[in-house]
Amino acid sequence: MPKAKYDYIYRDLKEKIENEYYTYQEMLPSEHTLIQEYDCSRNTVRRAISELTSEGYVQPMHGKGVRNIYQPVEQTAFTVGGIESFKESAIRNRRKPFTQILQFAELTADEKIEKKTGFKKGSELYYIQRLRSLNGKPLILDHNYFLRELTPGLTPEIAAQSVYEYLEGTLGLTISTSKRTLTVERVTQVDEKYIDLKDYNCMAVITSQTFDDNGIQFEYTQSRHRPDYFLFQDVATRRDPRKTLTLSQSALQYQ
Amino acid sequence: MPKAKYDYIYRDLKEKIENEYYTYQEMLPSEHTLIQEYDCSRNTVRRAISELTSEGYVQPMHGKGVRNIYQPVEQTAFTVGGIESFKESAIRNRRKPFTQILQFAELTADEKIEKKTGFKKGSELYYIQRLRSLNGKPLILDHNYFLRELTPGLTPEIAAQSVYEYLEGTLGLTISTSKRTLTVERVTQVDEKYIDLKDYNCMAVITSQTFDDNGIQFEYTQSRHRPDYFLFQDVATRRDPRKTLTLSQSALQYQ
DNA sequence: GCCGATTTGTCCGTATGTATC
DNA sequence: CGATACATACGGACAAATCGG
Repeated sequence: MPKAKYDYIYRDLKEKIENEYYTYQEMLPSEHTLIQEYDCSRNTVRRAISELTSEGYVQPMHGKGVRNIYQPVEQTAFTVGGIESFKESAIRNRRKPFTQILQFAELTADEKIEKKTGFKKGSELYYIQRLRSLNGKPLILDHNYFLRELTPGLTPEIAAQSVYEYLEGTLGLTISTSKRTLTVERVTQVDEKYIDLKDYNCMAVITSQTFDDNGIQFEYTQSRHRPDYFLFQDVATRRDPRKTLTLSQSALQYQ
Repeated sequence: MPKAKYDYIYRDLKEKIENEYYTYQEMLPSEHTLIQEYDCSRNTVRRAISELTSEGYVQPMHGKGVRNIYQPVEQTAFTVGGIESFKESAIRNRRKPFTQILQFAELTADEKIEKKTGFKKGSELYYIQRLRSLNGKPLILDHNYFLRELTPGLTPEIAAQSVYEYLEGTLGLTISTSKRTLTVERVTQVDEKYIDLKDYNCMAVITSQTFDDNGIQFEYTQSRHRPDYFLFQDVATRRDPRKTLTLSQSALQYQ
């Protein structure tokens, strides 16, 4: 159970929205009402609502109320969410996960790897290559690099189950932030060898750097997805660019 | 200039981070110090930092401080940011934008359009098809649907410049939240006609629903990008799934 | 190992402003 | 105009993690 009050309220409201206790376009109870329901301060309610807003669940309207704008997506493809292990994603997408280890090695980062992964030259790393299947169909090819200093004791057996369970559960590592970039790349021979690509000649590729709660990067991963089973979701909020700072920023814009 | 204090602090710190006034892995000044620098309350500083955190700029560490974890991405591709007009993106990516109108029409949503765009059947819409070029090279094919009720007076001339400038500037519309999904799709004949795709047989496709500050959807857009010039960035933070609520949620998981 | 200083995390109460109705 | 609702900002209290002496 979440120990933070705002986190409890956040999860409770989110669950009510997802399960259509509040319907699309319906107003949530006012802050004042929520304060009484959850017996807490205004700030605490507002914090929960603020997180729901940043995830695109609700839209607060000045002077009016907070509107539910959550619409479930149709689950035909494999959706990518927050920082999730493959196993967690599979469960969320209601599919049966299976992992096949293709490679498991220990290596030391050279300059080429530093440039690619962000790990300093000389870092001791694990390199793992895995084929991920959902409901028996091979869909994703993962190339992982883990910093051995922060993830000691990794084995192929753990890699076949869940690395994140091991890191969080056994090692007590706290996973915090992941920066991801998404591109479309040509298929490689390895892709073609393991994944049935029909006539597609490209893959959806997510590369991610993941940090622990000390801001230290412990993972670099390239995840290559079969394009027709891939769906990535995102919510953006507008920051009016007309309100930029009048500092040195604009000077650097076109350096 | 931003009138909100927290917004000023947020933009100021962000600018200092981007311009490497604070270097990668360096600690930001403590909250206490920032309070004095900006002459404000602790909550105000914390709000600014919280937004930088959610954008992957910094990593707060309990009891230690706040670490800068921002690394600039190499700008070989066209990066997609928050809610931006094409023109804004082009400027941010230091490229010269050009727009060619392929179609401009008014239409009424039928069931097929409702299912696709989320606009109710019977809604009066503008439909615009545009080819977007950067530095003279055609790279993106946009299909826009705008709700006429909220975006009256759109013309091909406006569409050739910046629709967002018109909506925000002339109409006073406030653009709030955009839900986007990213997929990889096969090329269409229209794609091939206008965009030089080499031998790629797919496109990176962003579909987005955009809402105003009343939570009303006024835009649906499908943006088809040439894959080799496409790069999408994202930051995710971990919410430990082990801390889920013990409510009806789990019961619904596998309904 | 302990203790105090520092720093971030959570929570509260209040005041004021602004938009809506 | 007043009542309601969200937005911003302040100040204070206590907890939890970290660090240095």
